[in-house]
This record gives sequence, structure tokens and C-alpha cells, in this order.
Amino acid sequence: MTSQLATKESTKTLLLESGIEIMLEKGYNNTGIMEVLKRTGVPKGSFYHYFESKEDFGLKIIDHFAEGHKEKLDKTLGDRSLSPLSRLKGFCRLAVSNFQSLNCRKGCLIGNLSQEMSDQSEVFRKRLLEIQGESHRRFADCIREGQQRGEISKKYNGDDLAELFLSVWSGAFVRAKTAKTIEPLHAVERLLFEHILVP
Amino acid sequence: MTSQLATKESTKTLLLESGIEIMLEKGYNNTGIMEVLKRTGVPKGSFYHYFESKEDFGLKIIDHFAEGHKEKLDKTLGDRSLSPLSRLKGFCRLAVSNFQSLNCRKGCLIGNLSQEMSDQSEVFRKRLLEIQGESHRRFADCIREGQQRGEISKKYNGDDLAELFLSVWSGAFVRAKTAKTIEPLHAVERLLFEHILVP
DNA sequence: TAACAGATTAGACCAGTCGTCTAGGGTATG
DNA sequence: CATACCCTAGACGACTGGTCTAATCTGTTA
Repeated sequence: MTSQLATKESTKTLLLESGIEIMLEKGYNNTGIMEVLKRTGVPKGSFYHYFESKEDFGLKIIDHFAEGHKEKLDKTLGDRSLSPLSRLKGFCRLAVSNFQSLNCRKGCLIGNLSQEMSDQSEVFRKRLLEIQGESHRRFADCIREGQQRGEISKKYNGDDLAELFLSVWSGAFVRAKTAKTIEPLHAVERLLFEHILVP
Repeated sequence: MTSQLATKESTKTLLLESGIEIMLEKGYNNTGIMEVLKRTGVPKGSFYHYFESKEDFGLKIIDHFAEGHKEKLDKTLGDRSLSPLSRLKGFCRLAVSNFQSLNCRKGCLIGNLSQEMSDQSEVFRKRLLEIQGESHRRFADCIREGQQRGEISKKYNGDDLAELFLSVWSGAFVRAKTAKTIEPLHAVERLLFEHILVP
């Protein structure tokens, strides 16, 4: 029974992670179940054993990705051994180097799906919004802490600044995906860390 | 002959404009030719008379949208009767009010398709990149002019600032689409015009 | 060992899409 | 009237994607 559960979980996880890979490049609408199945070698019938529908699969993928994303935030923004500003920098460096090692493809699933699905599905929109909100909160906390320490300029409202940070970041990723270079990310990093955030 | 041309052009334009409407909400992959045809009442056979393929249609849609976009830029950023900073503000106000009147849907086709198609089609990517570049150039020009006049802070590099402006703006639209409120746009506007841009 | 239950697989099935094709209708010109 | 060309009509084939049902496999229990 334990082995069954283990198998079940690993097949399911396999499908989810493979799905994340494909959806990162092709979006929700354009990724077909068959492609996920071919890549993993899982038979078609199994898919609908583990997931109710493509929509269910998509939502589970979002949750699975969000978990991984949360861990990344923990490792960067949550690292109390660094100053708040350094944590923000660390987050950016990690994101840029991941993106670069992927040949300027994919980007962030939450951002991609938010753009694609917000007008198409209320279920997706709401789930995505929750995750965005959680991210925003964590960035805002980090920024406010930096402001208290005098490391980040106090002239801005912390929530607004977090909003700007996230917006500029996700926008720059789209630019970078299109240009297939990390230069837009660097431009934005320079402005943020050399001028805007500093007091 | 003139009337034929007129008819031809109007049917073609009708298809393009209807296509823009649908693609703005559903993206490229998820909009079917049939839906465009149904909405316009144009018969299917005509579609392939005017366009070679769906891809051709998509690219023509991008061009058509880009023309309209250029006109919007002319009216806002190109209005020499206003100061550069006022032009930037005017652009933002117009964009926000359009977006609001559309119930926080759709956004900008170039941004949307850039996100969706950059990893999927080189043809699309290149065309989209050109248009982004053109936008960037126009914003950078306006910003530099503002800097020369002492209206915009000189401590930033003009190109970088244009990059930030466009990134933050498109990113905030995604946030706003997901949250279905214009608040993210306002937050970003406040920071931009009350703190970052001003000397 | 035999029966059973639940997990998993196989693939038939239907709906919908894209893109093509041929036949026909409209319209202006010689 | 004839002719040439633009446009329309919609059937059609090929294919894909998502769903569903029936069969199989596996492990447990009597």
C-alpha cells in the first residue's frame, strides 16, 4: 500500500513537473495533454485517473509551482542573515541567472498564466491573484524592514514600492523574453538598486 | 474597380479588427478562425482569400494594431504643445481610462502576444521586438527631452528609464488584469510621477 | 489459493479546429 | 454580350484534444 501511494504520488508529480516545463513555454491553452503524456511516458488513461480535467491539471500545476516559488522566496527574502536590501538583490540575481541559463525562455509561470488566463477563467484568476498577493506581501515586508533600517529610501510607501518592484520585474521579463537578452533586466536592476531604492 | 477595392479592404479590415478584439482577450493560440468569422459574418472561404494562413492573419493583426498604437503615441507623446512630462502623464491617463472602460480586461496586444508567442514563434518574436523597440525609442526621446528641460531627473540614463517605464507599465497591467482593479496602475503612477521622474 | 477492491491502463470515441478545394455568383470592362 | 477577375459558399479531409468506459493489474484478506 505504501508502495502504491509512492508510485501514485511520483507519477502525479512527474506529470505536474513535466506540465510546468511545457506550460512555461507554451502557456495553458497551447499545451496539450498528449504532449505531457508523450514526454513522461505515462499512458493517456492514467491522466484522467490523477486529474479531473485539463483545468484541474492546470490549477494543480499552479499550486505545485507556487510551492516551489514560496521556497525560493524563503531562501532569498527570508534569509535573516542578510540585510533586506541584499535579500532583494539576491532574489534578482537568482532570477536573472536562472533565466539566462534557460536561454531567456519561460520566465515565471505565475506571471505568464496571469496574463494569459485572467480574462478567460475566473477560477484561474482568483488562484493567481492569491499567489500574487502573497508575493506582494513578502516583498512589501522586506522593503519596509529595509526602510526601518534606513537602507531603503523612506520617501515611498512600502506597498506601492513593492507593487512597482513586482510590476517592473515581471514587465522586464517579458521584454527580455522577446529580445532574448537579459539586458532589460539589467537596466531595471541598475535603476532600482543604484537610484530608486537607495535613500 | 475602386468599389471592389473598397469592399476588399473593408472586409479585410473588418476581419483584422475583429481579430484584434478577440485576440486581446484570448490570445493567439486560443482564438479560432471560426470565431472571428462568426462574429463578422464573413464566410469561411473568404478568409483564405484574404489571408494565407492563421499565422499570416496573426502577423497582419500585429501590424494593424501597431499602426493604431503608433497613432496613440503620436497623439500623446508627440503633442509638442505639452511639456514632455505632461505627455507621459497624458499617455498614462489615456491608457488607464481605456483599460477601466473595458472593465480591466484585454490590455495591450503587443504586451500580451510578446508574452505568449516569444518562445513559440521566431517570426512573431521578431516582429513584436521591432514594435517594442519603436515604443522604447519614442519614450526614451520624450524622457530625454524632459531631462534637458530639467523637468525629469537627470540622474538616470534615459534609455534605462524608458526601459523601466515600459516594463513597469506592462507589468502593472498584468497585475491589474488579475486583480480586476486599476489600483496597481495608480500605485505605479504615483511613484513614477511623484518621486522617481521628478528631479 | 481464490475472491475481492482499488489503482492503473488502454484505447475507442466525439467534438472541434485548421487549412484546402472546387464550384459558383458578381461586377466591371472590351 | 462575352470575358476576365474578384470574391463567396461551404463541403471536405486530416488531425488534435479531451473524455469516458471497459479491461487489467496489484495487493490484501479470507
